[in-house]
Amino acid sequence: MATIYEVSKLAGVSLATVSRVMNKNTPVRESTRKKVEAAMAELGYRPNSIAQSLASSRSNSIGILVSELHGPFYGAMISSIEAEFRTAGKHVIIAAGHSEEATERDGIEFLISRNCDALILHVEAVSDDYLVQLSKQDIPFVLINRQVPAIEGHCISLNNKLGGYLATQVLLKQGHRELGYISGPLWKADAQDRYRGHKLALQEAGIDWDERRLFEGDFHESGGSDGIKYLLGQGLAFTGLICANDEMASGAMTEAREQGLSIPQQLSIIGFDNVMLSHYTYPKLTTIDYPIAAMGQMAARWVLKHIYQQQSLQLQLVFEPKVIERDSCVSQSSTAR
Amino acid sequence: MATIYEVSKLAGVSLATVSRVMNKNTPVRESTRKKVEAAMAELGYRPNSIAQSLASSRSNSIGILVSELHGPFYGAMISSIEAEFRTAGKHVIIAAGHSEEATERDGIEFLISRNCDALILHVEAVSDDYLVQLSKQDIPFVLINRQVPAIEGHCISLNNKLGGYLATQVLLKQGHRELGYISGPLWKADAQDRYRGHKLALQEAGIDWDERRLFEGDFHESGGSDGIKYLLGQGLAFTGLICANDEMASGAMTEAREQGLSIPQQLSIIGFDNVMLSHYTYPKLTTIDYPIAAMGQMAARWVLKHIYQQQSLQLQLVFEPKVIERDSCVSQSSTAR
DNA sequence: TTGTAGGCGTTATCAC
DNA sequence: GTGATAACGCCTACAA
Repeated sequence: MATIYEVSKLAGVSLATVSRVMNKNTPVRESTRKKVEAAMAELGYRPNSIAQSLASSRSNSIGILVSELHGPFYGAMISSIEAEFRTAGKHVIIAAGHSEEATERDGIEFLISRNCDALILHVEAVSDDYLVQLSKQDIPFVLINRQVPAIEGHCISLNNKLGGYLATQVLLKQGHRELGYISGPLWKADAQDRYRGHKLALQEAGIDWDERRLFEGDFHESGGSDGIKYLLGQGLAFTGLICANDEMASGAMTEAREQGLSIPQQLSIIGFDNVMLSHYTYPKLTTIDYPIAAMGQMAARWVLKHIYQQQSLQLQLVFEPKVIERDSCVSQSSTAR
Repeated sequence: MATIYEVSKLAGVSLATVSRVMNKNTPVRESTRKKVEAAMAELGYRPNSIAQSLASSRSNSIGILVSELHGPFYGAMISSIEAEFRTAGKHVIIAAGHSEEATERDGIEFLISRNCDALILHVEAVSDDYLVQLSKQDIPFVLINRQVPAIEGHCISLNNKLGGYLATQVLLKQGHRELGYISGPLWKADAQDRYRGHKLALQEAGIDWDERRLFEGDFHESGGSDGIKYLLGQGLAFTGLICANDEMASGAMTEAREQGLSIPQQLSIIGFDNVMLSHYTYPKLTTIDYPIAAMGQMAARWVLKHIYQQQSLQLQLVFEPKVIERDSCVSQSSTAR
C-alpha cells in the first residue's frame, strides 16, 4: 500500500502538502493540487486511517451499545445510525450489553478501549450514578431511551408515560372498562413509565387500579403468554389487554387463542413499539409507535454536532409516541363474552 | 490517559518491558512483572489500541457487510458474529450494502479503508468476478450465503437447493399435487437455487412444471401478497404454496386470508429461513431452518483461524437446511375446496 | 502557498 | 531478561 510519502515524492511536493490536499483544511495552489491528485490516483493511494487517528487523536469511529443485536427494535436503531454516519464518513463499532450490568459496563469499557470518539448507548442495567460518573470522563456519549436528570442534554428519549396513557385510552375509548396490563420488567425505567401512564389513564377514567390485573412480563413472547395464563387464572373478566411491547402482545395473542378466545372479538389487544412484527400477527396489531429510527438518527446527529462540529444540525431530544390503529382492538359493544 | 512511557517510569523499567508484560510474548522476571502491573493499576493505564494497530499493522477489527442492518435474518447473523469476536477481544465494524452493486462495492471499500484485518461479506449484487479479483488483493474475506467456485474455501453457505427440495417435499408428502411457488428475485443465487430444488422435487414426483405457477417475488411481505394475487388471477387451483422466505410467506398468508381462503384448511403455506417472525404468524409458519447463527459463528471462526492463527478451530463450510414443522401446512385430505 | 520536523503511543529488532 | 531505538503513516505547528 502506497504511503503519503511515496505520493509526495511522485508529485514532487512535500508530504505536508499531500496531507493538505487530502484534508482540504489549508489552501493549496490549484496546480499543485492537481499534481498531487494525479499522483494519488496513479498509486491508488488510500490514507491509512489508523495513522490518521493516531496523529490527530480522532478515530472517526462511534461505539454503539445496545441490549441485543438482533430483534426488530435494535435493528432499526442501528440501521438508522449507521446510515447517518456512513454519509459522514464515520464508522460504527457495535457491542451488545444483554441488559446485564456487568456486560454493559464491559461493553462500554471495550468501546472506550477502541478509541471511539463518542458512544451511543442503549443501556438498561447500569445505574444513573454510573452514567453520571461516566459523563465526567473524557468520552462523550448519548443515551437512547433513558432519562438521567443530571445529564439531560445527553438523553434522547420517548415519552413512555404518554405512550402507556395513549394505549390505555385506545381501549377506554372503545368502551372497554375491564382491562389487563402486561408490563415489562419493572426495574426498567421504560417499563415503569409505560405502566405509570396506564394507571394515570385508568384514574382519569375513574377506574380503580387493581393489582391483580397487572402481570410483570419480560418483554419477550413468553411474557405475553405467561401473562394471559396468569390473568385468566385470576378469574377476573377483561375485554381489553395492554401489552408493554409488541413481542408480548404477539405472545398474548397466540396464547389467548389457544385458550379459546377469539381476537379481537372477545379480547382486544394493544401492543407498544410498532416494530415490524406487528404487521405479521393476525389480526394485525394495534400499537403505539416508537419512532426508533428517527431517534437513532438524532443520536447520530447529536454526535455529529457535538463531536464533529457540524453546528448546523438541529437536535430534538424528546420524542412523542402515537397510536397506530390496526385490527387487534375493536369497540366493546362488538365484544360478545 | 496514561501512556506506556509513564508506566515504565513509575515502574522503573524501560518501555519495552512494559510492552512485554502486556503482550506476554517474551519472558519477564516475575518480580518486574509485578512492579509493572502495579504501576499500570496505579495509573489506570489502558493501552491505546490505535497506536498498537499502527505499530503492529493489526487493527483487531473485522468488517461486516450485510444487505440490511435490520431484519431478523441479519440481526441473528451479526449477533452471533459479534459474540464470537467479542470473547476474542476483536471488534466488529458494520456496513450495509442494500443489495445494490455500487453500495456493496462502496461498503467494501469503506471497510478496507478502515483497516479491517478481515471482512465477512453477505453480498448479493456484486459479481463473482469482482469477488475473485478482491481475493487477490491483500484483504482476506469470507462469504456468507454465496458459493463462488474459484474461491470455494472462502464460502460459507447453505445448501439452498436442498432447502427448496425439502420444502416442496413437505407439501408433496401431505398429498398436495397442485402447488404454487413464490420465489425471491431470480438474479439472486439463493433464490435460484431454492427454486431449482423445487423443480427437482416436482420432477421426481412426476408433476409437470408449469411456469404460470411461479411468481417472482422480492423477499419482502409485498412479494407474498402480490404472489397470491397473481396466482389466484391465473385461475389455477392450488392447495399448497411454497414461499422462498418467511416474510413472503407471511405476506401471502395475510393476503390469502383477505381473499377469503382459510389457512391452512384451504391452503397450506411453507416458508424458508425460520426467522423469528415465523412464531408470530397465525397459524405458526411451517418453514425451512436456515442456521444463520451457526453460520455467522463459523464465519467468525474462519477469521479467527486464518487471520489470528487460532489453529485449533474446526471449520465447516457447507450447512444443511432442515424442515421445521408447525401449523401452516396440513395434509391435502383435510383440505376442502 | 509550501516545506521542515517533532510528535502520536505502540511494537519489534537489536544489542547488552 | 532487559534496555535503546528505529519504525508505523500521518498531522500540524512553525518557518520560510
